[in-house]
Amino acid sequence: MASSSRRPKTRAQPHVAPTVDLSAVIMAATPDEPRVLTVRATPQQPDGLPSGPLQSEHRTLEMGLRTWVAEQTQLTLGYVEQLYTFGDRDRTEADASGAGHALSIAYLALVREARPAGLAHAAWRNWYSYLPWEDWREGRPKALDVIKPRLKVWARAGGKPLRQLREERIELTFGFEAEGWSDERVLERYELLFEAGLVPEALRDTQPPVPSKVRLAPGLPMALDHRRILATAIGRLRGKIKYRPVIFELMPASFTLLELQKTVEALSGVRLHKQNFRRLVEVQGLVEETGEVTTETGGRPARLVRFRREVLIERPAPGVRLPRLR
Amino acid sequence: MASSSRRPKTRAQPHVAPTVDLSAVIMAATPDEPRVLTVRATPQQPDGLPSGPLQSEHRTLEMGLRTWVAEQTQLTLGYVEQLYTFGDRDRTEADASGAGHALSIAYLALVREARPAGLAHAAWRNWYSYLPWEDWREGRPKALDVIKPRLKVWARAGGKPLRQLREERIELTFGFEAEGWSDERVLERYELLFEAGLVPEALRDTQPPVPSKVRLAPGLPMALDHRRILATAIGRLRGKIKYRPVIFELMPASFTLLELQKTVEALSGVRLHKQNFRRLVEVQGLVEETGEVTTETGGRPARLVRFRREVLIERPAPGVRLPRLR
DNA sequence: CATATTTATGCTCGACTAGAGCATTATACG
DNA sequence: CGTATAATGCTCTAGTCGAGCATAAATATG
Repeated sequence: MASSSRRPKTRAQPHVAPTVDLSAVIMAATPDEPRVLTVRATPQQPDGLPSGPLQSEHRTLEMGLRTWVAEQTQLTLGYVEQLYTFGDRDRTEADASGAGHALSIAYLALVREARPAGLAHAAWRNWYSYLPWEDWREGRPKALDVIKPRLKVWARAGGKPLRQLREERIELTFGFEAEGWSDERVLERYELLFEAGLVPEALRDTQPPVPSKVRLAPGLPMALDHRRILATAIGRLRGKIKYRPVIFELMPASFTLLELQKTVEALSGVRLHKQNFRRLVEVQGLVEETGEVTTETGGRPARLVRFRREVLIERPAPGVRLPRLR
Repeated sequence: MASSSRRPKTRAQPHVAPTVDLSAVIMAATPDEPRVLTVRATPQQPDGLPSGPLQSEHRTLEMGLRTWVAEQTQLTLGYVEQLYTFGDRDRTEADASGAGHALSIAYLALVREARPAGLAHAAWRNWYSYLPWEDWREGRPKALDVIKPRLKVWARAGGKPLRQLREERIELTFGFEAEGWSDERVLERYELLFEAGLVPEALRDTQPPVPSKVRLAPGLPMALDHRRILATAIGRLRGKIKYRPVIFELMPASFTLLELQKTVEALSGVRLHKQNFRRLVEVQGLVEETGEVTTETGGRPARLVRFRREVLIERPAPGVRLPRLR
């Protein structure tokens, strides 16, 4: 934006140029595991997301991202969508000094190949190693047994009005009592834990340094604010699979209905009713027969199906709906 | 992002610092008109959105935005949400030169006061003066009579495969044939018109300069890529009112159910079934009685209601659902 | 003042959707 | 051949959604 007269003042004020990074949450999935591609500088450092500075030879932001990812991970991205721009001046240790802003424009990318990312410093990780409370496939995650009492303590720490606000927010995001679990509120949950000081990222710059590890929520930390970005991406993807057939960006060319269901379950973190899931997929016309079957599944052979690209034109909002959890 | 070892190369490459602007789509609404706050440098220039450069004294992006808006429009923003970051190097005339990137981080803000924005250079405008094809409240907008044949011509201009792709995309976004109108695809429609060369913004830098005005779609242009940003904001808001009670950010403290309905219609651009709308609002518990009635509506006096803030805690996804249009 | 007009509001009916579970079929394996 | 494991077909029920009829309570009008 190079215009002028609309802003009479401050044009000439001290203005440290911000640095702009492009970062990518690259996701893949098997029927069992939702994965994210992480990179690590040294074995001691926490995992991070592939990222790199925006450069003037990048024609578009998205192309800059693709360039960086190709260089760092040898991956050619398919589906890419912008997530959010993070840029609070105090978002990292280094920037609290008051230098310029460090912006990070985060993208969500979906890929099919889940091969072990040949490079030594890059690896596919299960989402839930970073956010273990998000996986309800085996029932209520145990991480919540730790989180719940600590959130209660945090809520009680304030005065009455603050306390009630906090309790309502806890109920709204984690649904411990009546509410029930809402699979999409991933970011809200992470931010609540952050504010409550239950993730190490929140304590990095505090004085005195890091209290005992016992007080933290389970789950691996990530570099900078990358765990927040990951939470943003998971929430977005969980929402999106319900009204757009993005799930197929993660599936192989042909698959069984159970594989599709398991993959959806892995992403959304909840279990689904098998027959109803099939009915939904069939009536929506999301898939078509390949004519082949596979016996590798155990019991009765399963038909192999493929995604029907035509639904993109036929239906305004095809996607895989999910049930509520209580 | 100030990390290091994850990106071995290109750290020292030519790297013109990008400029970062914060821009705001500030919306208000009456039961009849959805409005956006625009600013104009000179009477000759097209309308633009309030915006200003990110500065190092801004602690967070959102606070920077609020500061700029307060300065340019005297408004104190309430609800604010980040929309998208625009930043293709060729997004404006000035930047095509290959200087640095001009990023624009766009925000959506909702305000109640729709007073005439005291300042001479700022004004509230009806959304649909910029995007007239988005208003279906009085039936199919006439703008489409112009747009449809021109899009057909554009589709036919390519070879067979390209042509089919274009026709499918037209159908998907505008739903001329079977599909029907989808109120949320505002951005997709604008971008299609842009690609088809039907909006003047698309022709600004072309050689030879601007062909006859007769070839364009109706609707006022805006500065830079601001009409694209507006389209993004409208699409986002139309989606959001369906699952979050953001509509109340635009309503006065108390209102009648018909006023609420009319406002939703103004935003979504479609007409709703009165009795069903009321049923929905009632069963969702979105409002409560104030005890007062108003006779200003014409016929039988209407109850005045107010928003019930409690629903934010009670219901996971309250919002105003809309019907399909065929 | 009676009547038309306008808006608010209550209620019902039918089509469709979603959640749950029973029943049957087709393989592999011992 | 019986059993385990999936895949698949089908039904029942409650709830939601779209549409429209009917009634109530004001104002406008002749």
